Amino acid sequence: METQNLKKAGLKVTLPRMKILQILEESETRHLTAEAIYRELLDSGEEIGLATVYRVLTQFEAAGLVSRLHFEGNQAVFELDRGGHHDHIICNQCGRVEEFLDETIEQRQRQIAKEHGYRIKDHALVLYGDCLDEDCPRRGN
Amino acid sequence: METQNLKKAGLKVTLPRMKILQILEESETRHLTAEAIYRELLDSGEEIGLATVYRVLTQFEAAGLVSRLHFEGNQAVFELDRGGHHDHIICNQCGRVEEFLDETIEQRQRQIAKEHGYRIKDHALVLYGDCLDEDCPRRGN
DNA sequence: ATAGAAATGAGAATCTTAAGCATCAGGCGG
DNA sequence: CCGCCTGATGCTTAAGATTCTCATTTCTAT
Ligand SMILES: [Mn+2]
Ligand SMILES: [Mn+2]
Ligand SMILES: [Zn+2]
Ligand SMILES: [Zn+2]
Repeated sequence: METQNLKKAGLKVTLPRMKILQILEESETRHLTAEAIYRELLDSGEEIGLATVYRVLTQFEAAGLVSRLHFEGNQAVFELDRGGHHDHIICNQCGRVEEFLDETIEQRQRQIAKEHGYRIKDHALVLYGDCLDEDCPRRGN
Repeated sequence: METQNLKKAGLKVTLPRMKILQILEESETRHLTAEAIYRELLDSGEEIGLATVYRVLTQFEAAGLVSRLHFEGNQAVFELDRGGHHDHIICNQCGRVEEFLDETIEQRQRQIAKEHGYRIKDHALVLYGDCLDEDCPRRGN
């Protein structure tokens, strides 16, 4: 449960932290903005301030519990860190997010970094396109 | 010269536009924030407002003259569009930016998008690491 | 239960970028 | 080459996202 993850991360167990962690765990899309989390808290009747949401998310990030992603658009997106690294595909129309991991790409990245004289630490790869989901507003195109 | 590129892009030839285009063309790093461009203008004695810099850059982007990049950090980065697509490696320490294009990665991206049922339109790939340049503040590590 | 330390909430502050509006200046007809 | 007209600029103010400040509340360890 949330309590354990928080303690494990060396964070004091508080109601806001529990609720936020819970929302991240139970989210359908798994990729949420601070605002979206804040709204969910309000909807579920919790009186938690937006500043706290941002603060807690930043702490979670520092503790390695969540990752902060920068897709196009102005707001950062947060997702629970479930262990493995992955990259993202996003639908320009409906915002659907898919995750993938391609070992060929990962490998090429390391190679390229080496060739350019960099000790690679991290990377961000995001593919943008139109999905073909039936619920997508501009399906087919 | 700048005049031609502006006319070609259907933009009226004005002093701010010429200067900004010139700065982008002559920049050593080739990847500049709006602020950086603004400072260069000030340094060269031009009385051009920051709002104009942002406005012009947005127009340049719409005209396909420049690309707006979103690296980590809060400010957008602009670079002259010199034709070919490429991705970036950035040094976490000194901010040095290198460009690369890897056909294997490009291909895998298209393939992945297809497999996930997306019609890919664009992508952003940025590698972050420490460079081994002698001028890099944390060389070697 | 109590005290001390850490966390929260509300609002102000910051940072980046985008308006709004009065003034100015390229581009074209004369 | 001159003057108009429309679009461009500058300055100021606004907007959106995130962080900071500080008084108050809540954990956690006695
Ligand atoms: Mn993800
Ligand atoms: Mn570039
Ligand atoms: Zn879609
Ligand atoms: Zn470096």
